[in-house]
Amino acid sequence: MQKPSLPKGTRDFGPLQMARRNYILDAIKDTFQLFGYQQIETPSMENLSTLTGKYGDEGDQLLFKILNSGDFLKDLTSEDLPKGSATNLTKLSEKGLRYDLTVPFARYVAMNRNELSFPFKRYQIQPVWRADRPQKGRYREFYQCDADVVGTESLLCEAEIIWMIRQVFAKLGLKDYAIKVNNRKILTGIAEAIGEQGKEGPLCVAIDKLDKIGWEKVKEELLQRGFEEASIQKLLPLVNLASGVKERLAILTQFLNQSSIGRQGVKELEEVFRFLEQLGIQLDHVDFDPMLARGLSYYTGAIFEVKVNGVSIGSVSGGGRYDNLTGVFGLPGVPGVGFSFGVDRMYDVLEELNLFPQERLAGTQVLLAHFDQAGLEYGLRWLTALRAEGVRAELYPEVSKLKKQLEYASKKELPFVGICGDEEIASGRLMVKNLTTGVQESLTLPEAIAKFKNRP
RNA sequence: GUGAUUGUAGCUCAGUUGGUUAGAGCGCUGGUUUGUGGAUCCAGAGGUCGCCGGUUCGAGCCCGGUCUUUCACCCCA
Repeated sequence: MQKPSLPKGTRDFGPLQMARRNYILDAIKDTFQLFGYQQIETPSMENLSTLTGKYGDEGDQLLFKILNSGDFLKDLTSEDLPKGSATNLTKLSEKGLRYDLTVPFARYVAMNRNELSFPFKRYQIQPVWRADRPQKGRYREFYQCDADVVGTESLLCEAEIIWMIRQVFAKLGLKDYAIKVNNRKILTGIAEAIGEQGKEGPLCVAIDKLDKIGWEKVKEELLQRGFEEASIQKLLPLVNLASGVKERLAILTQFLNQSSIGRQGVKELEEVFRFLEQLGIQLDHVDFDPMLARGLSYYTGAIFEVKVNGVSIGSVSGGGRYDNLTGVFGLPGVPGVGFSFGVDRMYDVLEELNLFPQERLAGTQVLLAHFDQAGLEYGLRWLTALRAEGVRAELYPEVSKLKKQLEYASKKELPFVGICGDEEIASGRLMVKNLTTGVQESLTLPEAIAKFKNRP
């Protein structure tokens, strides 16, 4: 006998969890489709050459690699062994589990360039795997819900992303959240404006901790990272920013007046907000955060990140614009913008905020109970009749005490039990018991159907 | 990858300075004259104390390793 267990960082989803996950996924899917995105799927595993080198050194380490089939050591010589795993990896493993949905999508676009018509809008909801250390809101297997549009530089896409996020959150009843928005060009501009050109990477890593550790500590870290005292002082106007999107844009326009790329970033953001205004989208929940930085390696324009306030979970959604999605796969000049919802984290958030609807699971509406073989056979006729009408019905599959059958229905929180006994066989009716009220009545087939259809 | 932390019945947890047959609540199974569930009562089943090794006359308890849980850092959804 073996004690069952799960690999680190993975989970089972029971019926209740699946119902709740589907509740979230449906809200996301409906929105994606409403906005004209088409669903695709890609394989769980990709060639390792597709995956490596796309996520930086740390990302490569987090890739789950798949050992070659057959004798995976056959290409290894005794001289290879001391060289370590990094050098020998290509001989042992040619495939890996997907790490995100963006790179497989890029591969897909490059491979199907001739069949796709651009701009191409796709969504994709699939699990991804990371060999990370699990902790709160972090799993080794989790789902991403990506929506990307490639082949256009229109900033309408950015505006629509904000719109979609607002729509999904509204559907899920999430009210206290912030969509943080920034533009990579603004970050570049800020680094330029303080005289530390090209160092926006370390700048953001440090500034990002402002809320957590305070300005003094951030200053220390910036000094450590080789920033000039004078440059750091120039940042001060950005530390205690006025709130309000328009106010901040005005400040940044001022701050970046020496940086053409920075001004470009501000201009792009302004256009996104103009679109939103024309679309009649409110700007509450939208925060312009000039220090927001994410995945600097490939974002080139807009950057998004969504956080729900008052919960202990990290960001639940994020994304941005990239100039050249498919360049590494031999298809240059395909710009795009996309974002992703983290369902697993949204689940944790909704659970923490108690926002899941209390509705009964969409399970069986009526259980047909009986006392003996004759009742069971009578139940078979009702089963076909009810199911033909679209009533979710089940027949207790073996002869047993009524008590047991009622307990079964009770535990599954079914609304009705239909009892098939001798009296019912004689009258051709069904004794329908409402399990919530305990009331029961003898009904004909049309009466019963009407009753069951009344309930979800 | 670094540093902590957790593991005892299906679940939530007790278990004294190392000392006989490891406990509770909930849940589960069965019963209370067989056509009626949730409540009460009665009875019962269920544990190689995560796993491997060590110390000891003796280990759930001490030591080492390993796996797992949770958390912080890094990074990220």
